Amino acid sequence: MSDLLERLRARGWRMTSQRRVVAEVLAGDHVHLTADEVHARAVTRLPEIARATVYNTLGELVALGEVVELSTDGRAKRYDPNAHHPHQHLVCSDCGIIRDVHPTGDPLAVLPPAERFGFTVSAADVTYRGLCPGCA
Amino acid sequence: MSDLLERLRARGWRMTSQRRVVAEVLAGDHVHLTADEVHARAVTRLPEIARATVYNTLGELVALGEVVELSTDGRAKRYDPNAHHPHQHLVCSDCGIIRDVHPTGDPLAVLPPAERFGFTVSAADVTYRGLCPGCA
DNA sequence: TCCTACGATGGACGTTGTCCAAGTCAAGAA
DNA sequence: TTCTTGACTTGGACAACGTCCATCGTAGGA
Repeated sequence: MSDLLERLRARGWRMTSQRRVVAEVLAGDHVHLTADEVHARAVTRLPEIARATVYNTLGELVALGEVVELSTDGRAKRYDPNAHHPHQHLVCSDCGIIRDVHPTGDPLAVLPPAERFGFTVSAADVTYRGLCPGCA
Repeated sequence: MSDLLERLRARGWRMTSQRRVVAEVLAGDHVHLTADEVHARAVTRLPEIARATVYNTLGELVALGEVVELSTDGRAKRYDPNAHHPHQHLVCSDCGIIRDVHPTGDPLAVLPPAERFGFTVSAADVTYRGLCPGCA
């Protein structure tokens, strides 16, 4: 994750302890935390960090393309640091756990021109739903 | 949409003027209203209808499988009455307009067993994103 | 027509997210 | 090293969306 910090510094980001802690909290695979979860974990490392700072930093990371924002359940948005490897998501309908998955083929290829209504289609977000081994 | 009312009556629903108005407001294709939009339209026909009633009724329609709940933008949930014809959604990244679309093939077929992590996968929700003719 | 259980009401409350004025500090300049 | 400055952080108010609950009203069967 330190390569993330270096990319950010290279883009002219002022490096603060708050931003460093948010980036550290987001490290890892299959990480899909809500903003409040990020804040809760950040507070254990930096007790004074404000909720607004976490929201600001997450928003900036999304704008820079370093983190992907998900809304799989209509509740709080979740933040996925695995932004440099295209993938989709598999969600347990019961417990809500999320896994990154990699379908085969191009998801846009199955949408015929007649079904595009003149749109310039550029991306497809897929949420697979089912029951995880623990809930089945 | 009156067939919807009859299906509901057949399931033992008590038919009230409020529920009838909510069902009427949801009639049509490519309809994807938020709960507050449904309430706003319902109020023009039945001025006393309460917001909580609209939320309750929409929740019941979703539980009965008569309406599909969408959260394409992390803001308010939207309600799609076209629940008996499987489809996906195409969203304009700029103005947010939503169209129902029908991709070819089975969306679950492209997720290999090795990418299922032991889940029992039962559905795939696809959101295609792009620019509509008006915004392009 | 009368009963009564189911549904509607509306206002309080909770969660998630945004905004802003004031204070703080990272990092380049001297 | 110290200074300077503008970007960053803070915390609290506010807004949007949704839920809950005690009370009242009424649909539909007896």
